[in-house]
Amino acid sequence: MDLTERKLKILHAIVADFIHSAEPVGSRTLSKKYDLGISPATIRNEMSDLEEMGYLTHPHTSAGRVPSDKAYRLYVNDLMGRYELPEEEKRIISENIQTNVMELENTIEHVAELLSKLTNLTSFAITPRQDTNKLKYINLLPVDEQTIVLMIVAEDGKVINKALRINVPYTLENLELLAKAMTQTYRGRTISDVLTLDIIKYFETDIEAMSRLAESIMPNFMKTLENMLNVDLYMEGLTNIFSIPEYNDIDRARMFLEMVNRKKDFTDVLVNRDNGVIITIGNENSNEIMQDCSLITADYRINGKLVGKLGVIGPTRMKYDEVTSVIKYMTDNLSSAFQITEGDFDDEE
Amino acid sequence: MDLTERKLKILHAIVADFIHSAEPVGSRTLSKKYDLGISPATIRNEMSDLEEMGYLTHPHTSAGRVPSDKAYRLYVNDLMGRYELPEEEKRIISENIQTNVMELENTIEHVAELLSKLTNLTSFAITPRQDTNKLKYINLLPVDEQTIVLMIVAEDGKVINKALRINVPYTLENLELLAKAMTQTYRGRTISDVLTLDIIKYFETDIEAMSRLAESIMPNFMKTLENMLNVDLYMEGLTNIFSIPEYNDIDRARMFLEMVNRKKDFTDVLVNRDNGVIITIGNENSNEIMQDCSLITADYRINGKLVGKLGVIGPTRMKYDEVTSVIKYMTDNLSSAFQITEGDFDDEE
DNA sequence: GATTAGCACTCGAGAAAAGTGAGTGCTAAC
DNA sequence: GTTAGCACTCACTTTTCTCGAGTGCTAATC
Repeated sequence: MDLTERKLKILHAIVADFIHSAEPVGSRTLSKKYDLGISPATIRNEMSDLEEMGYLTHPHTSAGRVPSDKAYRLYVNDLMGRYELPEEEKRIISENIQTNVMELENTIEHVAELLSKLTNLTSFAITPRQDTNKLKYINLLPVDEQTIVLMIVAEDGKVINKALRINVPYTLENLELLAKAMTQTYRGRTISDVLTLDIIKYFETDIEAMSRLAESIMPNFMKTLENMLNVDLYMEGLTNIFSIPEYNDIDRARMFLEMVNRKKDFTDVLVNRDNGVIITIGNENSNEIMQDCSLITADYRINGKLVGKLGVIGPTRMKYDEVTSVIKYMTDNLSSAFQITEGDFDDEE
Repeated sequence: MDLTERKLKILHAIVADFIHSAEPVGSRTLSKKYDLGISPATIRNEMSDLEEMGYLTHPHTSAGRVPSDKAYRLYVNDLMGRYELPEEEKRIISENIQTNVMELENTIEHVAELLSKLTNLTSFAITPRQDTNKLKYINLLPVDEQTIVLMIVAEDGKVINKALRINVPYTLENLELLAKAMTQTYRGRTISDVLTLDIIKYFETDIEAMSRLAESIMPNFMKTLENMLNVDLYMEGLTNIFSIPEYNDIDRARMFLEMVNRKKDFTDVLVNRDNGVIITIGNENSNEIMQDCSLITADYRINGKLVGKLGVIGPTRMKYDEVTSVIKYMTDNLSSAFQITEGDFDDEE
């Protein structure tokens, strides 16, 4: 059977209507609301065909039709038009990004928050994997007799610091010496590279005090490096799920919240997505418990270098056109806001 | 009317039973389950008195009795016994704290997570206010032409860093000079103190490049200081709320989640609580939307210096004895794990 | 041959009715 | 003061009924 022009028109109308109303769409409603030029009976016949072809389903005999994931896919690929963001929203987004442009980390949080507000969905942002990020310097700062701060700076400007409790006495001199030695040894190496080294052996020195200090610090250094590899996840608008009719059921709401709160799993899913604007719909998600959700993500870059991903998660019935436009506008804006006038950095990723 | 020994006994039984079952307690159940030596009819009379006195309520005529907040307060103050934690739980807590003792920040997150697991409630941890924390040094690190890292270290070892985008060219030398100057100027002053200064004026120098660099950095410096004043909030076990019968209602669950997700408000409530083990029950909470929740918090200290608070939030029907014991055990353990052998730091609070 | 009007049929949702049972409050006896 | 007895209450559950949106089929129409 073929997807005739008319079938596409009907399907489009059904998807659009259902996205808007969350109610199964019947033939009469359709013929009244949309100017299709055919009677309900004809629509019924076409609907029956569309169902056979897998684009529609039927909650029960006497209910209207509901789009399947396959229909959403068709809608997203071929049917939905380009949605032009209202100027007002564009303004809000640009302003938000501009006023925060000086601090990368905070900007991302703000943008995620804004995204959830504009879409009424749960939004998130992640930082990229740090595997290939290289160490730039390592610093050890005294705080008190038993506490020092370990600080690691990576080439891309990422800084991590940890207050460490150490159980050996130290001198300022030793601390500086050790930091210098560490910087010398690790500068320019990637984090994952450093993690494969037998770090503890590495720092045996003749000076007893130094070697004990190193012994005390190295395990934490490694732990901190491991932490650095983890991507950060910001999530906003969790409770938006409650305003979606599909989730007006305690068990579904619970499942959803438990899913996104399993941060490790959820982050994995996000990290492994391709770059660009990616839409996965319902059963296209490999993760089983996500199969009645759709996920839209996009990456943003500074001078071609991936710095993060931004996205939303919600029911498969989602305003794909609007949401995609918002995300796209945001990531484009982010990318250009952080653009360096003269691009002279090496592409990576 | 007086709270006779018998009334107390009955009230105790009702509270204990209701905490366990979440069902209104009837006179017959009570006389069967607990060896009170009196008949249901007598219990009914006593219950009637207790209701008149404000310790019990009645969802409707033909339902059993439910403890009021006043009853919980009496229970917590006078009736509930000391709950001895099972050795197994003690072991888990100590081990968890011991293995993470080297990194303060992570430890707190772990502990909060453990707390939510052990109590099946929503748990949280906050860091203390930083008003009186003093600056120790300020560092400016180059990353690339348009990015530097601003790093602020406080006397207590708290470190904050921000990657900043600056729009003026800089030299390594200027950066170092500026950092030194800033350190010199601000070292030893409290954060709130520094924030009252007219910082931007402060750094006018003759050298054009320096003054432009300072101009570019100072607003961010102030913003970062402001951020430093904010207490950090970790929350765990949000979805535990779904396994509590009281919240088996989409609207109540929603209200709860929206409340704790309003991080700013929630943090304020926590910050303003007294130190020590504090239990507030239902309407004792000044915050209106918390009035059907109970909140238990405790602080923990290192050498007498407050470093944070730990707590749980849940329905007023809560195992006060168990939860209190767990929190107490955790904060005691935290405090002693971080104890310095020789206490030689000034008390601060 | 495609389209459409007509009509019987389906089935979930919501309202109304009936039944159930835990629990109360009162009274009178112990 | 305590308790047995009993009528009464009222949320909750189950059952029954009604309603209406929607379908699928058939026969008439364009």
